[in-house]
Amino acid sequence: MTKIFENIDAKNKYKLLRSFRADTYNFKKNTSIINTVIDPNTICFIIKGSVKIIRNNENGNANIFDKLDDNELFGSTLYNLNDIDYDVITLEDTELIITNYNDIVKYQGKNKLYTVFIKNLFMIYNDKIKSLNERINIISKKTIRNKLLEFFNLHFKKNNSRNIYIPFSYQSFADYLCIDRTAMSRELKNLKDEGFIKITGKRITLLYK
Amino acid sequence: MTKIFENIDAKNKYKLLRSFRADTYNFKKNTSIINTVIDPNTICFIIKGSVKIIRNNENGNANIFDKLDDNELFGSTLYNLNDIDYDVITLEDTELIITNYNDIVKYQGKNKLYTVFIKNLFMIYNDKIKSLNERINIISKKTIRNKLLEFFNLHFKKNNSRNIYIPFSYQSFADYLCIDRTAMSRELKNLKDEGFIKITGKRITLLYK
DNA sequence: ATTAAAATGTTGCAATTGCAACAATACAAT
DNA sequence: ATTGTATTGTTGCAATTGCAACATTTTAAT
Repeated sequence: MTKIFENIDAKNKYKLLRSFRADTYNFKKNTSIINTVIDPNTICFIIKGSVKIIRNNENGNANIFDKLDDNELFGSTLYNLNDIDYDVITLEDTELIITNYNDIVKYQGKNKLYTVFIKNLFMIYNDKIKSLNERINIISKKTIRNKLLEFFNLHFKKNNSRNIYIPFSYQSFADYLCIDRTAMSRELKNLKDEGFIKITGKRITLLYK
Repeated sequence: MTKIFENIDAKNKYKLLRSFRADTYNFKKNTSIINTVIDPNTICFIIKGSVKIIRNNENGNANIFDKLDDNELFGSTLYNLNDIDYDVITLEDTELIITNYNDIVKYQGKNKLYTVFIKNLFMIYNDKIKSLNERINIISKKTIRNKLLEFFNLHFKKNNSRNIYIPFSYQSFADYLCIDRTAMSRELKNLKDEGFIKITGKRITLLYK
């Protein structure tokens, strides 16, 4: 995945960010910052620390949707934060630089540095669109088994590995696939009993093909 | 929805496109152009004419996924064209200008015109991400009824209208919702019989709330 | 080490769904 | 107007699923 400051050194990073009329914010650990970042034109760069994007699913459970570290960026649109049941919480003391599209695009000191930055930003958008399309391809399958197999196949194609580590919890995984956790659990057991996969905690090993 | 040449007049449009080291292509009506546009870095601007993006669903039916007119743009990533069962077909004699990210981003004549163009491009990406998130929100609902109601509610919020015109066919609509067409038909009938909606051909009228 | 809390696993059951097979209707071409 | 084709509607049925209720295991806290 492209990082926003890829090929940009620290000195230039701050030079760029300063020029965008951006503001610096500091938050303590475990603070909800959704209200600061919800504006649809906002883009937030994580300078120090990390945040998690969580979502309350229909059962009312707060599930981790994503975890973002320093040098990563997020925005309302990228993570659908306008949706009522999302929240953004700092995982540690965190420093953000917050700006918006207009200020980034209007930046006048056009140079190599800026070009690299804009290119990285496009690539991040591209990656996001790709991953959303990917998820749609998975959840568009009609049965739980086919959703799982589509997920496995995609993982295999991308990582060339038969070992899949479930990030976060099985509940979050089920939410990603838009299915009931216990029904997924049942189907994983079926796949295991039929010899297609092996399950060791949060590692699933593909035994087929 | 943002158009790529919004706030850019025709003269400047061509000036911009020429400067991106872009090539012009002409296609006859009803030509498959997927092979010309499939490269993931490609961006295609429709100068004249129109194209449809189609997708062969699991039943083997080719469904219209989207229809794009002149002054619109598309690209492999934006429409997931790498996926094996997509195709792009011209609906009339069509002229395209095809370029790629690198050439757009590296463009050196930085000026107001270019700024507007880049801003429009970002907005289109933003719109795309929004609409993908929207679709995921809809298809993540667990029952056909809830998918339909979520779609209706979103439509109502966005258009402030109780009349919904189904674009393309009911089959395409079912594909968008990732459900079986006949099961959807049954559920629409239920909603009708229970007095929630009225159906007149491809117009659905919301009677609730 | 003990206890509490959170996460994961299991299972019966009713509701929902996909699928197949077919009927009815709308649309297009001559 | 007639014929053929594509789209939409209907329905029975078996398979799948969500849900609830509960058991077991893992993790975290003291």
